[in-house]
Amino acid sequence: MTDVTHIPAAETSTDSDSALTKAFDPQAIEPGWAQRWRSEPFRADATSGREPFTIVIPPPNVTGNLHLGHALDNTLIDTLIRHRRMAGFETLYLPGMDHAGISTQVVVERQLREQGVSRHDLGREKFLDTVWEWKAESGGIILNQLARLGVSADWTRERFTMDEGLSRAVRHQFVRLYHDGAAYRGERIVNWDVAAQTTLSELEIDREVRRGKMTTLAYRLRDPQAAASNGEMGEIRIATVRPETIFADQAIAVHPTDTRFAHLVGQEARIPLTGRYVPIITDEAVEMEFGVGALKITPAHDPTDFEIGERHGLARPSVIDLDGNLTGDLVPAAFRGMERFTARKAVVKALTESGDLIEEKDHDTAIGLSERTKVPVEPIVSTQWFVHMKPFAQQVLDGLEKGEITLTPERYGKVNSDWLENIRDWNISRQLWWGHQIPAWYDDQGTIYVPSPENPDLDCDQDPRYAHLTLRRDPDVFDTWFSSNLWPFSTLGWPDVDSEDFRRFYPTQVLVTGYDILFFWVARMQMAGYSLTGQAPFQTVMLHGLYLDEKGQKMSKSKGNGIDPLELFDQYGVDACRFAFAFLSTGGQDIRHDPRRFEQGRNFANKLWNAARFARMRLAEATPGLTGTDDLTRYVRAASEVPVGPMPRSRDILAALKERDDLGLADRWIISRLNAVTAEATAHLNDFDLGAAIRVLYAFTWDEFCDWYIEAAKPALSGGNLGTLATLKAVLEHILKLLHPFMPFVTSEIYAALGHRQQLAVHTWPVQSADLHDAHATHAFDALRAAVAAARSLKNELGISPQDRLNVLVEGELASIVHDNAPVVEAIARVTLVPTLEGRTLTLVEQGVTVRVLLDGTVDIAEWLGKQKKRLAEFDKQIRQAQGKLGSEAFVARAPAEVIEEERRRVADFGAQKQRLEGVLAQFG
RNA sequence: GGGCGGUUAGCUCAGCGGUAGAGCUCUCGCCUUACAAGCGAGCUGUCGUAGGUUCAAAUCCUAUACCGCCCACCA
Repeated sequence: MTDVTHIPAAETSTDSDSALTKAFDPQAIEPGWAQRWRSEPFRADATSGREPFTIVIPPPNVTGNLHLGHALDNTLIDTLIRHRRMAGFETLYLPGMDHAGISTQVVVERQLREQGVSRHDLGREKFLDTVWEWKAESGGIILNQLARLGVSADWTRERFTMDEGLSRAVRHQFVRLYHDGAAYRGERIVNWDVAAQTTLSELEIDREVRRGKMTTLAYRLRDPQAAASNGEMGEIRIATVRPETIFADQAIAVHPTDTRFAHLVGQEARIPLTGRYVPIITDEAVEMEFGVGALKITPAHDPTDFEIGERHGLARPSVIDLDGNLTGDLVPAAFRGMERFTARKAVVKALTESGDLIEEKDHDTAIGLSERTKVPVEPIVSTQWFVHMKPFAQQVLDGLEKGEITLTPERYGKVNSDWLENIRDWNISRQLWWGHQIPAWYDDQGTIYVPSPENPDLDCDQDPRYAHLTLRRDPDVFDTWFSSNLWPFSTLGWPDVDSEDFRRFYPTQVLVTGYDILFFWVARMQMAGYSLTGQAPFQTVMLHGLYLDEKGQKMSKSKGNGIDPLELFDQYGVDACRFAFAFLSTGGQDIRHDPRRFEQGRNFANKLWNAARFARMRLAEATPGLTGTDDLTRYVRAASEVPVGPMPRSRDILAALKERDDLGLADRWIISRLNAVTAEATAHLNDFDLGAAIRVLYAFTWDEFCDWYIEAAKPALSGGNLGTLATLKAVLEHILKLLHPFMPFVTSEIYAALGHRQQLAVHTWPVQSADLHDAHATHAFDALRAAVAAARSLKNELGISPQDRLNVLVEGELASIVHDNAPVVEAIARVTLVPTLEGRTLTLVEQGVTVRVLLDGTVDIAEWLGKQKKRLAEFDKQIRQAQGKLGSEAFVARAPAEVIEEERRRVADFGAQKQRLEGVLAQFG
């Protein structure tokens, strides 16, 4: 099953007969592999019969450059995909891009402006041609940058939200929503981006608290006999932060139970600076405690006022135009045409002069900014297309309830459902040109025509049924997210539900993205998925945190604190970066940039590279006359007694090795450890915990394989032990497989350099096997390690140069193991094991072994003695603690048996060590 | 106003019910023939604070402080 025949074989990027360079140079090997994975992509085979595993890319903006968020997304996706591919799934990593309505239009308009041209000069059609030209030339850089990351995407399935199929999907969606009554056109208060000249959805607005002024104004009553409760005769006071909008006021509102104003309700008051009177009304929405307890109602310029206005049947005249200037007959001539913020100051000045301004004080107010243009959003009343989301949200909520979609980390499940529960209608029309033009037509009477469900692809102005009418198409386009919410299935062929890809690869398995677009994208895909395809679009949502700068701040263009992943690639190599991303992504926590993690990754790649270099040298030495890679492979297969066949599995190789009689303790130990680590890493990968997986693999590879196994294997290798040589190679290759999803470049390169023709990416993921567990080897090698560490420590204590030999006596319960492996211990500790030592000794007591060296005159015994006495006290403490627990009836009665057993073992272990240490100290009286 | 996350070694972070860990930093010694992007030996923590649950708490619960984030129609 790993013989993935649909992946074309190609020459590896390295001539495997050439020596590996001493230091790993990522730049030398990465471009070759990246190029190969781009030009010979990992094509998903819809007919393979293997279980599918699909992840669609969060489509980056076509205008975009790779930033750390993308790098993180795609590293995690590719790691999962590479693992699942090796594990035998039919994997599909579907790449593509989003047309990104506003962003793209803004980019192209800016370029045109440099040439002194506006989009209106060109007209819609020509402008769109220009955008497509721009896309052909400059768009999609990001996909090449992504390829550099080494992603194993299926580039033959690349999609774009405005390509033909996806555009068709968008149209079908709209037609269906319209005829189901979910999509409707209505006059509502919407968010207007004055700079971009388009409406925005709630989500496209960032709230920012800004220091502003709250002004208290006096509105004169028509009936001068009436009085406000505060004693002011003939007026009612209101508070506002937008005095420039008073000209559009339609009422003054107080709370129905507010006794202070009860006698004024029903009266009329005059808007300052005008001669216009508005009624005083009551509404539940008024907060009695806030401000002065009364507010002006301006339905056209405030969402709350709009709702109050609807309840009371108020008119909603506007005094602000689409450019944000004061306009209309209601505005006194002096302010007409003024920009809204300039007008605010002018109005305040006029109110002060007229004596209607009672008070002006500082007030923090949350204002809405367009997330694109950063300009304060203007609420305006406008006729737009909306989608009634509630029923769709309910479908998702039911699905979440049933566990059809799992979020990881789990806590986002609640965030997800809370948002869905409070969902509001979605304004889907945008006053842009770049995007999917809304397939709705209007006749002269304003009647709406939308293509029929039977034939959604037929434009209404081409529909014979309407031939007698003059139809005009809606000029607006859809919100970009109205197409990206279809992404998991529009990319797979929907609305053709019979298409092979859709049937085979939908629903997808995992969605990987940052939690910051949970509402924008994830929740909307859920709703679209359930409503249009009848099922959840993905099983698992894996959310990662935000990538922050070194100070822990969000990266943003305005702050200029962005970090360019491409520079990180140059500086550390892509593998190192991927290592860092995986290492840093734990539990959906935000990630603070830390160059040290990238250095760690670079060092690790180098470490692996050099371990491989060592193995390769030893393999070459052991097989004189070996020239070609085939010879090498054949040799090692023979050495490990595995029948030559297509791609032997790691487990089989290790199992065969284990049967050999020429393995040493270290060989048996590393095989057992490798087996355990394989199980751990695999479990973490299956749980989507990539951080945990890479940590386990890093620690094992560096600390156990490189620092202990390779060192311990050296004597046997020098002695020509073929079992050890085969173990070295098998374990290394096994490690390469485990690390491949995380660091595909260096592992592929090494694997090729070891003589393999078939690239590593298509090999089988190693599985753990109970047969490979060797408790005895683990126990024994631990004793050996303790002895070596103690011997080294003593040499250090004596100030003996590491190269110089030293006579060492090993005693203790496990001393025989050390003696049985004397050559190994002597080699890696650089000591000579002796049966006896005459005279006083410097000694270290460890678990299972006591290590002694002869004391010479140069050592400060007092210091050493002090340390040993501390240790003795520590042993005592440990023994006392353990005995204390064992002496407690509650503990013995309630703790699990293995915990009790562990405490017994501790008493015995520390007891033995204490006894040995006391013996040692006895020689000093 | 509601919700969520964080607080663990000098720094950045894992661990999240059974003897406190990593990388970097720091100290000492090493160019030991895979690797100085390295090797060996060390030093470093009342796991924010206060209660509670438990045989056992960094880990669970309840408060609380401080940082950060998200949501929200107090003009």
